Amino acid sequence: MADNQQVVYLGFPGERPDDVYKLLRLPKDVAIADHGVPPTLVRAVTLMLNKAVPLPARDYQLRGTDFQHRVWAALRAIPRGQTRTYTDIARAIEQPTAVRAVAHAVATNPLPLVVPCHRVVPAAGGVGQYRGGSKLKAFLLSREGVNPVKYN
DNA sequence: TCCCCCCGATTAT
DNA sequence: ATAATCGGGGGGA
Repeated sequence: MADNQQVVYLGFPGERPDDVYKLLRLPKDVAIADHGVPPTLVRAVTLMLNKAVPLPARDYQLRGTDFQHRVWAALRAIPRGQTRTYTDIARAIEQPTAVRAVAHAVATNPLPLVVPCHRVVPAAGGVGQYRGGSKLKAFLLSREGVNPVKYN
């Protein structure tokens, strides 16, 4: 069981265990261990964060509802360095009026950067909000070469 | 620009 | 079963 562990969640600085339980819908009787993560996984994640090396599919698992999976799949189709609006994503999953629900699904993405939720921006301009802070979202976008994002 | 109301999925009560 | 929430959007004042 130790040789095939998968990443299920990537948090942001300052996040609390409560947040993790909510986002993953974990039963309260499930314990979270902060140790014992295989070094190979740590290395793979580090490579992704620092060098934009994609995390191998076998190294992570997305947990969520059908709707969330559809939204997240649409996010993963966004090429590095590009952005889409929440409306774009809604259209992509063929539920053009579910913009608000899309935003909610994007907001609950358990694997930021693996699933590039930072590439979804408001149609009105700006970077929009981000679990890790708008500032971080702006940084991630600029790191990908996305042009000077306006206000926010 | 600001305000207000709508939107759909999910969670809370 | 109903209310509240949420990383948005569009129209009107």
